[in-house]
Amino acid sequence: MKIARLHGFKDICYPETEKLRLVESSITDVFKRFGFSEITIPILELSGVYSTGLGDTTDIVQKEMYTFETKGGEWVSMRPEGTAGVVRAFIENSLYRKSPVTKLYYSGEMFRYEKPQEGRQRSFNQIGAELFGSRDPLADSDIIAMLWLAITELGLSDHVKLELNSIGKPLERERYKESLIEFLSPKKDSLCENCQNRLSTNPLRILDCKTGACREVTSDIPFSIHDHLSEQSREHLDALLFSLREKSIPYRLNHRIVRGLDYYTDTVFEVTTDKLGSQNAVAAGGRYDLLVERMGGPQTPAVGFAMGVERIMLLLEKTGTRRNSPGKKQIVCVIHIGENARGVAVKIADGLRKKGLRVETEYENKSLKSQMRKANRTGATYSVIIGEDELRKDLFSLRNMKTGEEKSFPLKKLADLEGHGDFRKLL
RNA sequence: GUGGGUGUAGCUCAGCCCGGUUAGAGCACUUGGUUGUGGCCCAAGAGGUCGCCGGUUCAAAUCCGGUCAUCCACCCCA
Repeated sequence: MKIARLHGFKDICYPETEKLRLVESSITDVFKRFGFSEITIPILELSGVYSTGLGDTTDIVQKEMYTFETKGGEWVSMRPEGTAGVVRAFIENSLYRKSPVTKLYYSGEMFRYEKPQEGRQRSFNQIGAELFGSRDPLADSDIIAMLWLAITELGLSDHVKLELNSIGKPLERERYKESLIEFLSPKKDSLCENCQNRLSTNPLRILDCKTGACREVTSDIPFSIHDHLSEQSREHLDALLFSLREKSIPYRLNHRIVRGLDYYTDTVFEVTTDKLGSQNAVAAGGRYDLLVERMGGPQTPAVGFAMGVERIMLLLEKTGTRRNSPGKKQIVCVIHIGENARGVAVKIADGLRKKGLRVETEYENKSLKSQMRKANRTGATYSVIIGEDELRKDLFSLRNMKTGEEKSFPLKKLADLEGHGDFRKLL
């Protein structure tokens, strides 16, 4: 039996883990400023959480979930997205009783059984935010502003665009679907094979089709979803757009946007890029006023979104956007020459670490030259050198790796050091 | 689920079409280049079941079949 990682799964090793954490904290830092607090929820839920949450006709539920039966005979699924679980937790912990508005964010791994390709793995990280308890357009506006600020602080605002739309309430959408079918059916033959099927399964998606032929047909449609919106939905959209303009958020209204999940009502939006091949969405979300009730909670309006962490990292890489890493931590190398010095070096390293410094040492009895090379490679700013000479006189040599200056000091001086700044005073 | 590409050293790849000496390069790694000093340079060294299985052949990294993995596109989505 071969021991290997599952198809579509990834290990993340050192420099990337650092970047991942940096991206995460950059994003969640913005969320906190908007008053969102973290919630963690299980990776595994009863399958019903997702089938009633996302809608059991959606692709995600129908063919992309990792679903299996437990020993106890329950059907469970690994989470394919965050919202349904958060809503379940929101209801189950009666968070709606604690304050009229609840603002939550989450971050973690999601699982979907899809064929992997660029920007799409079977397990991937999402950071998302959900705002419960307000149906005011200003809530939509706030959450979009938060998403946009997170994107901006990542340095990506020039590489993505924000598109939004209103898809109204289910009834309005049904009527729109009907008109679409009515309009498109006579022209069925000019649609691509896929869209001919969609005509009966999911006509809204035809608007999203990228093939030229379909685009041509759909561009002739003399009406849009907006013509089918209720007055209430239209006012909601107008107020949202007004607020976004007030905040100078560069949105584009795109009536072709439809989302793959059933739970959206009125506002939907996507942050997309043209730099990641066909996996072009880096973040997406919308309003879902009916979901909480559908999952057994009290009537509660809500808006939220999720960001794809790996896609954001890919985009950062492709666009050469550097996140300014928060001041590289200073490194000290403790170098030893000779068998006797080794033990002393280890003790010194230990002492310095207790003072909060990052310290590297060599375990083996290696040459000074090789230890210096290593110090250089690890990017040490200072080296502490303990050799036979130093040992004899109770000294240590301190070398500034940048300037090459080197001086000796009494060993007990190390005990008085308070952090890295004190090295700088010495040399 | 459907189509196409690619699997050779830790990494990036050359060699394959036109089978034939010990399978290569760059980067990285180790050790040296006078006694205890890094970055540059130089030298040496280590490191490979040529994805796997089978076939053709005197001979296969190279040709053929299968298989697995991976990437890309469709689809779907973050």
